[in-house]
Order: sequence, then C-alpha cells, then structure tokens
Amino acid sequence: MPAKRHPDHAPLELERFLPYQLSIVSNTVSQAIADDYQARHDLSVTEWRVMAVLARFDGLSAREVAERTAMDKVAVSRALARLVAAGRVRRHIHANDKRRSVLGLTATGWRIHDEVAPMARQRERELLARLAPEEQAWLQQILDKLMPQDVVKS
Amino acid sequence: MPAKRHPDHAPLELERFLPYQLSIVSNTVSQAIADDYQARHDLSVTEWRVMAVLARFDGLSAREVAERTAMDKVAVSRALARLVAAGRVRRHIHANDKRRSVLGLTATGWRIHDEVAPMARQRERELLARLAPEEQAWLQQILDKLMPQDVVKS
DNA sequence: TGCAAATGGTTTCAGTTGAAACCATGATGG
DNA sequence: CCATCATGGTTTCAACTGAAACCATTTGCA
Repeated sequence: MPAKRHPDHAPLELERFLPYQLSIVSNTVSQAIADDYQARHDLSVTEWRVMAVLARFDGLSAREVAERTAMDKVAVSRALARLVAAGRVRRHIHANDKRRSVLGLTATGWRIHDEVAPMARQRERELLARLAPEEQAWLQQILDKLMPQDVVKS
Repeated sequence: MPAKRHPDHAPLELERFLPYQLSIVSNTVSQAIADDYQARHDLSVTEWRVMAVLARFDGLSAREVAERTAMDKVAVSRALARLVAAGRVRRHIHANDKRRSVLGLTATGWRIHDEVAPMARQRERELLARLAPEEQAWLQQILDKLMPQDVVKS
C-alpha cells in the first residue's frame, strides 16, 4: 500500500536525507561492534573509547581524555569511575596540581585492550570490504572534510 | 605534551577509526539541525522523524512508522503520544483491525512540517557545500552501499 | 599577600532510553 | 468453535544521559 504523496507540501524523503542516512549507518556500525565487546567484557562504548585513548596516550588527565574522545566530562568521569573500580585504569594525582588526575591502563586494562582492539579493527575491515578501494579512499577524504574542526585539534 | 606510544600493543587510533569518525560526524550534524527545530517547536529528533514519514505516507500504522524511521516501537509509541497530545498527529483505529492505528498529520502538524522541512534541507545543503560535487556523488553512492539492507526494504 | 575568577573533576536531578513484561485483538489449526 | 500463537501497541523498570550545581585547588592580579 504505497500511500498518497503530498507534492504541495514537499515532504522530506528521509531515506535520501544525508543526516538521516549518516545516523543510520553510524548507529548500525557502532552497535554491531559494541555488542561484541559489551557481552564479552562488560564494557560500554564510552568506556572503550576512554581505554583506547589511554592506550595511545599514557598519563592524560580526565579533561584531556574528554577532549580526545569528543565526550563530555561527565561521561568521562563516570566511565573512569567504573574503569578504576574494575581495575582496568589506574588513577593517581598529579604531583604539581592536586586537581588533575594522571591516568593510564593497568595490566588488566591492557589485556582487555589487546583483545578488543584487533576485534574492532576486524569489524572495520569487514565494513570497508563492502566498498571498492576507490570508494574507501573517497570516504576517508570526505569524512576528514566533514569532521568538525574543534575535534581534530592536535 | 605528545605522550608515549606503545607500539607493541598496537593501540587503536580513534581519530582514524571509521566507526568513530562516522559517529562524530553524524552526531554533530544531527544535533546542529535538531537544535534549530527543538528550540523553535519543542520537537525531538524522533518526533520530527515520525512527522516526516507521516508527511510522505499518510495513514501508516505505528509499526510501519517504526520500520520506515528505523526506530524501535517503544520510541515511536512515545513520540506519537506526545505528537497526538500536542495536536500535531491524528490517530484513529483501523476499521478492520482494532489493534492498528491509522496515523496522519493534522493541519497543525502540516504547518510545523512545512516550516521545519525547508530548514532541514537548507542545513543539508550547507553541509554538502563543504564537499566538491564529485565528493557529494561519491558520498551518496557509499552511504547507499553501507546502509543496512533491512532498513531499505520497499 | 589575599581574594575573585578559572579550572579539574564529581554529584545531583530530571529527562530519555531500550528490553522485557504486559494487554488487547486477530489469525490459525485441530 | 476455541486454544494457541502471532501481532500492534503501551507500560514498567533500570540504566544512561547532560545540564547545572557543587567542591577543591590553582591562577591572576590589585
């Protein structure tokens, strides 16, 4: 049952509307990956992002983690609380500034990271496999252009 | 302060990780548009999507709306409750099946739709303006390929 | 110095979310 | 027929979320 059109009202074709398409694709992809490690390690997306950034940049403060993950500081604070409680992240206080924390993965944290990271990369490869190499290159270039500048910095 | 790398652990470079990039771009874009009509019309993203699909397909049931918006039925149910209460959507019961509802925009609903839709399209144009025409075409083709098939049907 | 503003981080509060349970109606098959 | 299963839709519950308020510490500057 195809239903009536209302040409005079120029309704939006959702499935051709870029922001909508982006949101569907993005959510599907992220959820598929998250399902995997969520079940296996009781790890939320935000927690995983925090771990991923601490794996690359040891000794960051919570604020710096928030910057690098494009998450707000409340979310980071909560993710860190859970990660520290689970023994996956170590936190101590900065020597010269008692407000800052100095964060890093524990041995346990590294073990989990080393299991999740290859799996995430594998999922990314599967996703990209649906595109021709040419398309993969374009996608990369396009996303770089669309990325909001305040996330990129340094 | 650039921070140590840990090459032996092959940490994920979040900012080059496709699912992450997609999620940042998608959220930024959707939020920018939503901010606009949220403030002006007290309309959430889910509500707007429901209205957009009802503008194109009059008389759908809630389940069909859920299918076409790729939202789950709980979200649709709640969005509809708000929209009906606000007099933006009319709902009556299907003649031959008392479980189904038959949905459509009211005059008020149309008025809002006709204000929001052009604005959303304008924002989309602004976004696309950051890309070369060639890139726009590639993006469209790529998103079509990445779109999960169960969303596309019919 | 010392006091106001800024900064790092946590907590509170109220709103949103999805999974599962639920209710009503409709279809199916013995 | 009528028991059972499927379907459309809503409600409940617990977890998650972000904005604003908050606390502690540091910085800036009169």
